[in-house]
Amino acid sequence: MRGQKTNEFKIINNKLRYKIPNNLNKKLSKLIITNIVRRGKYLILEYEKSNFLLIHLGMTGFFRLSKFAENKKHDHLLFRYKNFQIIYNDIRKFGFIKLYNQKELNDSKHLKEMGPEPLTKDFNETYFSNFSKRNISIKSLLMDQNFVAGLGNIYCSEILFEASVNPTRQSNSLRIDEISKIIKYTKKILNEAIKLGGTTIKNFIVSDLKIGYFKNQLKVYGRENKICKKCQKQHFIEKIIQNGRSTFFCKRCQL
DNA sequence: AGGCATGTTACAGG
DNA sequence: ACCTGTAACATGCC
Repeated sequence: MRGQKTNEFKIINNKLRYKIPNNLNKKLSKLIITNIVRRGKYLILEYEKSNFLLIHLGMTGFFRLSKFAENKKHDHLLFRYKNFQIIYNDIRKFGFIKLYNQKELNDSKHLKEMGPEPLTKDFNETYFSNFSKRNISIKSLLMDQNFVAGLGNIYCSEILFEASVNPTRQSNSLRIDEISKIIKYTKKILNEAIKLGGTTIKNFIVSDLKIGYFKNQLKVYGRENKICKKCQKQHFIEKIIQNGRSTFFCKRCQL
């Protein structure tokens, strides 16, 4: 899409978390996409003349490439280019697509307070210690996009398992060596997962697309009542609910 | 068969 | 101001 002009935006179903703006054609169809960037879990398409599409995939949003004009169940928006089309599909409608100019984008509630990217030097021990003095569990802290950008439910369980930190620990009770390990394994797990194309839990969602093979590397997520891969045969993985989200961990390995 | 869980976020209310 | 629970939705699994 980068460097190309979208010939037409066809809104198939505007109902997402927020309505898809109905002036996409008027505002963008003459303009070239100059750049495409990611920030946290957001995708940003940059157009000429200070126009930006801020996109979030929610739980089940995805894009597919199609050579033909086709219309499948849960399709929402079609970007038509000269020789192909890109279609946004979202089963649960938790994703969204918003149109902003530069200032609106930077001031938006979505990006304004967002924490550092986990794979940069900004996510370090000093930063962590200063911002973890809160009365919430370490699992909730890692999930907070304003603390660190981009971590989701699956990776938070995986990170704390590798770091040997109990997900129910209060974030303000962590020792520096524990903080160091959490940071180290955040970077390690993310890098590994990216290499393998991410994690696909329910592949029916993307049945005609490539799935994320990090699923095969998961050490705790989804392994309730199974034998812990670290302490081997001695303890079973437990599942608990924290802030409405499932967490998996080993009581023996994670203190 | 129906209740519950699923990769997220925003907001109401304590 | 901080924290938790819940709703938004469609689908698949016990």
